Amino acid sequence: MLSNSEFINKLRLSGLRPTKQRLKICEVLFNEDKTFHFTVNDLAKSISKKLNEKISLATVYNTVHAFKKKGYLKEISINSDKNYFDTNIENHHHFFDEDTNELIDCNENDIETINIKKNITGKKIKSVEVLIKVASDNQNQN
Amino acid sequence: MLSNSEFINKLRLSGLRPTKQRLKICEVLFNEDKTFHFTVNDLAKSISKKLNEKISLATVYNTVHAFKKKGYLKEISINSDKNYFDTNIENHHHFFDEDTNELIDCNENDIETINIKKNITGKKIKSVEVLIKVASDNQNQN
DNA sequence: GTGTGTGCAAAAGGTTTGCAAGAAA
DNA sequence: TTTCTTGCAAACCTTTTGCACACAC
Repeated sequence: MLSNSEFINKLRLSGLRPTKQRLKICEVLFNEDKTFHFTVNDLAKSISKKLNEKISLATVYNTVHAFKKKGYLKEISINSDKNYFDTNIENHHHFFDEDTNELIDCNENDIETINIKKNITGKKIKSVEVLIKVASDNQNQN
Repeated sequence: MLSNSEFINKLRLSGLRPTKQRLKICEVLFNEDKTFHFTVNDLAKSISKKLNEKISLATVYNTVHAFKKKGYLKEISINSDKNYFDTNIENHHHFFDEDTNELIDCNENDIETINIKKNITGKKIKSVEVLIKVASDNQNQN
């Protein structure tokens, strides 16, 4: 459980002004026991539900992008129209359950080191992300 | 170079009526030497350019989704607002160049077999996709 | 005070939908 | 003639933008 003043420091240190809205968002994002995935819309709803307070969608977008830029959030890609963010910023991978559309974390240790033999001239590898799609056995593929 | 009648057969076999529009789309998608990536919008433009003929965007969407369902196309996930499709339906991975937004194929052989130690009860692994993000060396991460 | 951040509404994509007309079976 | 497909426009959703006002420093 982090206190407000810790969030204030963190924001200041990264050059973000600790506004009321940003602190609320910190509270919702970074005061959970477990890391989690969300869309910006989810987050906005979650704020108005948990804190009984409304923050403009545009501000939530701004903040989420600012936090991502500072490395406090990760963006996740799945085959979907929706854009997910992850409060888990450790290197890790994902299972995607096609039956339920659920995204499940997968520790780096659950996957053997990935050895990439090819590389792109003049380019450096920034990240390696694995997405493992699963579905129940009897599911047909169509 | 596939002939029209081959496309007609293929479509019929999968239960899709071989309409004029679908055949045009087949021509653009499956008559190239190399496989490639595209967005639905790209494809629509490409059709009107190459074949000098316009197919309604809604129809292109319909067709692309139908082809994907039948396994003739793959959908690719990258951290982006755009939805890419791939005419390469083999198991393979991707490099994503963050400088140019270019998506580059990576053969399965370029990556050592990925061994997943964890699994989800009652679920079967349908696919394992690796996305390797690259950027030029001197690129700053923000 | 100055500059940054917020909120609203409008705009901008990309994608889907409903429905009438057209084509394939 | 029955069913599937197409095309158009409208609807939808998510995300971005412009701008006036408010807040942090």
